[in-house]
Amino acid sequence: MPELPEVETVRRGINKYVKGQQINAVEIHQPQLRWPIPPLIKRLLPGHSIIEIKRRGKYLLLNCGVGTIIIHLGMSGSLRIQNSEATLQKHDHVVFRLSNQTSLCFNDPRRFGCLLWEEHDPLQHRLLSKLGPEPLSKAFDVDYLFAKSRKRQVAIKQFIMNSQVVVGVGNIYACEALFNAGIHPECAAAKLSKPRYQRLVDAIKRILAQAIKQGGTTLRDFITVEGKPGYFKQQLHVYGRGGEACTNCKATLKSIRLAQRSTVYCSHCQT
DNA sequence: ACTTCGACCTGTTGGC
DNA sequence: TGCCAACAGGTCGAAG
Repeated sequence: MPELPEVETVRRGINKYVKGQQINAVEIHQPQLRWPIPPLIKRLLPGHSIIEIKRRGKYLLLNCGVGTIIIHLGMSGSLRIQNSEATLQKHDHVVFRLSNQTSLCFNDPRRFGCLLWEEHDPLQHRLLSKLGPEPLSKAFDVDYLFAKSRKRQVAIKQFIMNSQVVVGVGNIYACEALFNAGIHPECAAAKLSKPRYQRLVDAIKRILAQAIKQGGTTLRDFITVEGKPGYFKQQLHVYGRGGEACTNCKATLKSIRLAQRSTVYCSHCQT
């Protein structure tokens, strides 16, 4: 389901419902996600409250005082708030019963997501400790990205999708940012000049910020925390438009596979 | 240290 | 209509 804007939208969405709520019970219906869900949360969490929800990259961090629930939504995960009386849905793997008569449901058909538990600083967790900077932070700038790219022969698209380089840039926004910056997705990271990296950094920041502002509405099966379809078609210039006309020059957009991911670009505008 | 590739899953779509 | 292959928002970890 998510790229960073969608995860941030989920964070804001559930925050208003669960912040300050006490957890009455935890149900684990399917523990086999990307990593097994630690069973100890069933006895540890009841009686504690969700103090606040933060985000690091595409990870959601639910601070419960005694520790932190770390959630990654993978490709198909979602979080949903519903009345505690309402029936569960297929693939509702974990359900948090809250004190205000609602339930927080973690649903993930493909089970590429995960739900972990960290008693200490979640940022020191092995999955989070090596993450690159947040794309919308000051730390993510042209000097950083240019320096990081030297001697890297990988395609620029793979480079910016690497979470150790920068977090939160998924397949869709990588394609869009490269189009926006006029950079060919297969260009080796080390070969790009500093001015071109400036354009790329600007494009990534602009596109992600705009998507967050619009409520993370890029994805086909994105649903809001209220469980409603949240799909409002947003202007994507290249992703999903292979074979169609470039919005800039009218040339036919090319569709290739790069590192097993569908990649669309304009061979005229992106060099 | 960098790069490639397989693996983890279910659901949807499109061709025949 | 059914069947089957291809593909889908991610990313870790093994192997080269």
